[in-house]
Amino acid sequence: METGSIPVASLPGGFDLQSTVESGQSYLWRREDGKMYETTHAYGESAWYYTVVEEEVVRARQRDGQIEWQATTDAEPLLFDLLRLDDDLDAIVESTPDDPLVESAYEEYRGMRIVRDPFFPCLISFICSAQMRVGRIYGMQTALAREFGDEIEFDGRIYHQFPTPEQLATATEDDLRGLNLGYRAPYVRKTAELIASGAASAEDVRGKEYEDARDAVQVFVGVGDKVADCVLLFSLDYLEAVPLDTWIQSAIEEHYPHCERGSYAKTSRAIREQFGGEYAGYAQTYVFHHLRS
DNA sequence: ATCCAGGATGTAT
DNA sequence: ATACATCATGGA
Repeated sequence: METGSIPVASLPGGFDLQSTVESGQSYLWRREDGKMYETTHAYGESAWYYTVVEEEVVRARQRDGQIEWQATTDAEPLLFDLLRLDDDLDAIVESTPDDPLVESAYEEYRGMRIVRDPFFPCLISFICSAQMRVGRIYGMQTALAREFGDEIEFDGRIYHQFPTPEQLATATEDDLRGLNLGYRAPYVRKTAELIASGAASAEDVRGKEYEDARDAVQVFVGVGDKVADCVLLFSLDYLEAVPLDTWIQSAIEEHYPHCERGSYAKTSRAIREQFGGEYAGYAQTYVFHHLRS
């Protein structure tokens, strides 16, 4: 086993592992002790988390201004990638127009970063997120990995990879309903098939201008405007994407009523501008976490 | 029991 | 383009 540490306290804007992986952006990280959402912030600060990516288990915890990690290979470049440790968080916060809500959210969770999830798992988890509570979305992804993903052994324990598109495409709708995916079951199956067959891929999206990209993600089944924005923001580097979920909608009603324009596309443009444009998704994610906590 | 959760789809207008 | 019913599941 390889180990290492990353001095994150000195990064611009700092870093907060717990907020980053437990704020409902990524459903691909778990706490090693299984106590997600059950303990205080103070305890979660030094808890071990893990994710399974690129056929590898990566563990990480935050202690004394460092990210300590354990993996089978050098995981530092991977962690920089997954946790966006290269983002200049100070500059991003600076670029956001001051308003009381955004400011208090940034203050409370400063150090939280947007994640860069692998595309397919991100896509599937947000297809599953429709009309679901955050806590249950984690459970659905855990069940998918347990039932359809390959096993990996690490440090004497068995972990499960997220299933490949091919593996999920072989699942029947009834299989998936059996995991309590409900009406999302056919969406997940059809989307997995689209990718497994080569009919569509992330490469059809990358490089497109933001709103074109948002349309492009919607070729996948079970993906509308909101889920498309989540995938753009949490996987495909579109930091201007602002997912308009129920929490942000109510924030618009209460705090930014002038941004309500009657349609997703128009309201999206208005709130994106309200949140400073280029990094509006950062403000959105802080506000979401702030309101939900 | 009724309502709601990080909404999307199919159909009718 | 927009309006509406429908879709599973479980926790409050």
